Amino acid sequence: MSVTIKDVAKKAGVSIASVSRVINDSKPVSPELRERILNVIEQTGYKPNAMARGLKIKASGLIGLITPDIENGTFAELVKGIEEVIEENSMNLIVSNSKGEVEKELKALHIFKEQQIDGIIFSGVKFTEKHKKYFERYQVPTVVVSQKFPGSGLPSVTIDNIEAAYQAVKYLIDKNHKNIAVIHGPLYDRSSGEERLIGYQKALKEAGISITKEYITQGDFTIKSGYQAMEKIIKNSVKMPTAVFAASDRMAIGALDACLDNGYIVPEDISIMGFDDIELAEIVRPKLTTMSIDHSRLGKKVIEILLDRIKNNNENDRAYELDFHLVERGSVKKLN
Amino acid sequence: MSVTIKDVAKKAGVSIASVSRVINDSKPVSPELRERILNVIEQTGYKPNAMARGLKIKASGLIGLITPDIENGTFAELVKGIEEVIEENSMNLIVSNSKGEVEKELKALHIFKEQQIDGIIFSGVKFTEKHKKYFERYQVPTVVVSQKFPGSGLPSVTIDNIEAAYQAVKYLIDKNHKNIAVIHGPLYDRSSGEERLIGYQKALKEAGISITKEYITQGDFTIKSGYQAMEKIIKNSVKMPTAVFAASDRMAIGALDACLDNGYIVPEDISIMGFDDIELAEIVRPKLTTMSIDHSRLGKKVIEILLDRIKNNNENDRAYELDFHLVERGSVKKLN
DNA sequence: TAAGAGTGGGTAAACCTTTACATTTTTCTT
DNA sequence: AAGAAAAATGTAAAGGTTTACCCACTCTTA
Repeated sequence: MSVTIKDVAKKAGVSIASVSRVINDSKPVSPELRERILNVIEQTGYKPNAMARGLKIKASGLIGLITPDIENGTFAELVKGIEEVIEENSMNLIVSNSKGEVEKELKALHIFKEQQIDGIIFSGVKFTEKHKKYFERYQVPTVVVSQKFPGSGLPSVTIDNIEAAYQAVKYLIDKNHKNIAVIHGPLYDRSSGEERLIGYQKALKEAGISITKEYITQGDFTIKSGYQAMEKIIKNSVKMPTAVFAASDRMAIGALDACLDNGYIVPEDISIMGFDDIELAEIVRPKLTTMSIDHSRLGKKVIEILLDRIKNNNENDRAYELDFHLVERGSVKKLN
Repeated sequence: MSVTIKDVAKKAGVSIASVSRVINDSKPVSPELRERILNVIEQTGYKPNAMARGLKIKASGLIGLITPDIENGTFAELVKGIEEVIEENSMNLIVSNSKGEVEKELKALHIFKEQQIDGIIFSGVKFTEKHKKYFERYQVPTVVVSQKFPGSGLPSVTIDNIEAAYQAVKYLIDKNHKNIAVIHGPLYDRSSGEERLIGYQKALKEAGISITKEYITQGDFTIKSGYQAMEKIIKNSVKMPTAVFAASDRMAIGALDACLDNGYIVPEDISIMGFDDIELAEIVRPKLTTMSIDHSRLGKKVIEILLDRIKNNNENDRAYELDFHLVERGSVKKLN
């Protein structure tokens, strides 16, 4: 059996209140008592029971994170940023991998509620009626990351996806590319997938380049899907594009792979532009030119906003946007 | 304020005991009552408070995972395997990233204790006296993964690192390589890092190849460390090795990178052999020949043993070993 | 038809804390 | 040195569950 506050109190010859006080530094306790108690704690290895504590103070010290893809390379960075802050506040992170399935997401959310999670960091692909109902009903402090869900009333931290994609494609255009394909993500309303496609279209339109249907393909942010999309482009294009903009580095890498496998040399035959700047971007050859996002900073910002909401009850539905920048490596070539 | 079991009971005109019974299916309840209660639950959105429940039944439904490196590519796979099983048992996973720092590990362990974690999956780099004391004192069900800690009394699931490394290097020798360098991991007693180095030495010895000191370098399993180690090999070797065995794919990829940057072509000038078979292994060019470990299965096995221990109180300090196999891709060339 | 078995449902204690409030001890005033 | 104010400590209730135990029925069975 675990040792409880009662055991400590008895052994130290004090009341449980005093023990609680020295544990939490919640009220002054005389030096002698404090020392006596501390000794007993040390000696017995007593650890306060977080469930009992949580039950009483109505806080669990748990933060829940829902992510659609634990292995997408941006996740580790995101968590890093979150963890740093969370740790300073001696809280804990619960991770749930939804794989983009709404049902899994919802299930995780409900378990979170049961576990009395203090706050939620939500990274989903779409926002359904069920989500809406959940957040309205339970009012758990939540902040959305990577994605905005306008109308959800939830604060978010993202980057300006339209602008970032626009700049990426504009960069290709400035390098004299005119036949630019795109591998975009899932197109839910106002999702990052959709927004990045909009940025692509905007850049083309501004440059007076007409849209070529076969140049537009869809993936789901994974390497594999990038590979398949690229193969589709190669197969279906009447005229091979000279550049392709992938809405994620992983898809870009998949596309790169497909090009290589099909005998196209990058960037000589075709230029590839990524998005995210994951660690891998520097490892593949050629190294990936990409739109760089600091996911660790994203995580940090997210958790800061969340904690502000939890601790200071700061209601807030702002959409925070972090900046981004293009990093030139070797996968894009200037045409003349 | 959240709705409690009391509210539900009152609204349904029954006792809280009955509500508890239908929630947990712990005792038969008449169909009429059951339906009435279910309705109220549905209608009010009642969720049982896991802390109160946990306090009473002395179980939190939480599993804690400690990993030294959340972004090492094997982690995501491991978690995948764990999650699947954990979910079926409607438990939850708490993740803590120790970065290989013992202090962080211990801190996480203590927080786990406070949170009344039901079980621990532990992936550390070394096992100190403090670890020992912790596990002896608190007796939290724990299983070690990727690594054995003999003498800890903890069950583990790993692969036979010595044998796997031996086979990897033997493979190189069979390809007529004689000058084989190694990039090994941190050398704590009986760590996977050490064992893989032992396997390397064993293979050389068996083939009657003498050890070349400059060929032996150390990394910490990261890409960067692999890069640096390879640079050291290149700089210090009187005679360039014809092959290098890296004790992790990430280090292998770093080494590959270094070779490329220094004008060596892989595998023409130098062969590289990895270990782990992470997703990346198929992405880099040349694709990595490596010793493949199914980390997802590793995770599954680990959690199964842990749950068996938790639920059936099955004491157990066995060292489980999963198998592995070599996968040939393009980074190793046969010499003649 | 009366006693016993079986079933559905309720009451209240227990799990381990925190904290408002009550009580005791110490310190300060005059 | 007495009395008041301040500080330290203790007592007990509350937080939301689960469950042992008890009670009141309904069915059997002889």
